Amino acid sequence: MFRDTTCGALRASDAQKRVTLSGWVQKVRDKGFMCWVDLRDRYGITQLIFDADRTEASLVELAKGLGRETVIQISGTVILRDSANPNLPTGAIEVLVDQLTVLNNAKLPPFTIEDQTDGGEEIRAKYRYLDIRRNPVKNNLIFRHRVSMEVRKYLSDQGFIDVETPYLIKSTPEGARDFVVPSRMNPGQFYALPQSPQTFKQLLMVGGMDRYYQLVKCFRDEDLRADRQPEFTQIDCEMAFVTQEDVLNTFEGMTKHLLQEILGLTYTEPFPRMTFDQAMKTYGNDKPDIRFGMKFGELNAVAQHKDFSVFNQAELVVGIAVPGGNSMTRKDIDGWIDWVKRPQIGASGMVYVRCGEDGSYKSSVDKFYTEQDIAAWAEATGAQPGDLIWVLSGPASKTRTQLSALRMETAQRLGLRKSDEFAPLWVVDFPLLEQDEETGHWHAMHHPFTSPKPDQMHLLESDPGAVKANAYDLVLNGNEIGGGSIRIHDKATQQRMFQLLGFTPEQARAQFGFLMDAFEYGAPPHGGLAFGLDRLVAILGGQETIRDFIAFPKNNAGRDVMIDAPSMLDQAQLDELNIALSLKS
RNA sequence: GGUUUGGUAGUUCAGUUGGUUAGAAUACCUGCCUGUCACGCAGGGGGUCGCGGGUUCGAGUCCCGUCCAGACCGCCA
Repeated sequence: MFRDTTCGALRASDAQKRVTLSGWVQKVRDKGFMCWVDLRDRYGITQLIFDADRTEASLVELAKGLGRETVIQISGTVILRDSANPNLPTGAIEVLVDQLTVLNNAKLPPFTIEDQTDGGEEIRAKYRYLDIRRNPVKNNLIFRHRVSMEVRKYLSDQGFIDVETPYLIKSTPEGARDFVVPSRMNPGQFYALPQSPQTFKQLLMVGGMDRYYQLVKCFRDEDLRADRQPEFTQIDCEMAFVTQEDVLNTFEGMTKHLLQEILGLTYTEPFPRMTFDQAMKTYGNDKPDIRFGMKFGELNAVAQHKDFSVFNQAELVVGIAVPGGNSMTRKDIDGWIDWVKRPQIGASGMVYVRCGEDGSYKSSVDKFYTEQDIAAWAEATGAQPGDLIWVLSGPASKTRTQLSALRMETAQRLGLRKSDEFAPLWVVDFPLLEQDEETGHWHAMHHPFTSPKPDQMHLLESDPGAVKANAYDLVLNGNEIGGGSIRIHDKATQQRMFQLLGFTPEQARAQFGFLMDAFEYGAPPHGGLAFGLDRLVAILGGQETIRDFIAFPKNNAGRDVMIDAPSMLDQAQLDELNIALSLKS
């Protein structure tokens, strides 16, 4: 028997018990006359004591020589400490050891395995299995487990059935790039890994499963970000015989359940809702963070038709009020102006207005505007005395995007994005289609299976850009944590959709014939939603980086630096797969 | 594909205008220490300054190239 209790379990009430523990040596504190060893496992730390008076001399020597991360097993007696440590759950006791076995030696780890480690990102990624021993990473994985379990519990209680869908499927041209897998038995042919189980979950609805869910890996071969991995986990759900309202209510319920069970936060009010158009107009963003205000104020009516030609020529003049921003120095303001002029943001300049505590206004464009003019800007942006107003101008869509980035960065630096505050928001009525600026081609904003609003079907061919979809996103603190739609469930509409997206009937048939066939055999109206589990867990955990909640994540270039993947195949493997490489270098 | 920041001891970093033998903290090793728990004290070992080339009397420092890593833009139905 390796152990009869864990390193996090023992309390003062266990005094005088005989115990056996196994774990890792966290630290040895050799005080000469006695020596303490912190023994660590997943459950906590227990202090072991080796005492010149009470412990066999050879055992004391053995303990003093233990290196960090050595795996040991000990037996001994639980005793009360002379000086307790209130910072440790097991701080009232220690174990007076009489048997010690080294189960496995350990090399010196490349970084210290402590909550405040000395190791940087890179070295910790390479030795991820050591990083996982640290509390911050370990606790994140346990936190993720709790969220997963609550999701399964809620959905199962609501009648959702967990069905597994295949990972080796067919590549399709829509959406992100596919990861592909060569087929040995079918030379020259490739499977694709699913970007989502979209068509399968719809076929499960045709199959009469009624309510389906799956915590499923999805794969997209696109560049990474702090909140984006090439393989990620979705909480994938689909329901038959539902309206958009039914879907929203079901998953609002799930989100409230998670906030309650995981964070102890009770939300009784319905989540606020906003249309896509409202979100873009008010926040310049389809996933606004509504933990703070700073709403857009459109200033065309009050800022144009004066002598300032930059504004007069702009399609949109728009501003936001920065709470307390008037305390910024000129140097601070110049720093912000440089910030929006960086290529990543791309503004050509920025106008500012200082709102004095006495109700006065001082702007960078004072020679073009009177104080009364400026007062109207303050009115439009909701600026209060002591605030600062930022104003950007230019093409409408681009300018909104820029001001949105500025809004988020400003709020971040002002500490308005509090990690312990949670502001959910439904964004609804997304446009069905988006137009590619260069090619002029239409592509699906959500995916090609999304249903147009029934009353707008007649606009599909004449004014495709105006058609709204029964599509919705759940936004939490400025992050899209879930998205879905009511799907098309009849063949004719699906065919029209493919035609709109530029598919020939033959292409549509070859790519999605199975789905349109299925629609001819009694497909129920259906819809669903998918949450990004990694992102959801990170946000509930109050953090930005999803990597910290994935046991073995990929780095910025899509590499696993621990196992060193991806890697070359040897020639025999390539031959077997009928693959010839043509590398440029 | 682009913008940007970085790469110096096991690790995290400093290193001034190009100028003596490249430093600090921490980790590690040795010794001491009668209640430690970020223990303390004394001593010690530890460096291809990412790699290649160039400028120079002289390069960690300047220039060019390259590799690696982070953040961001494009991209992500």
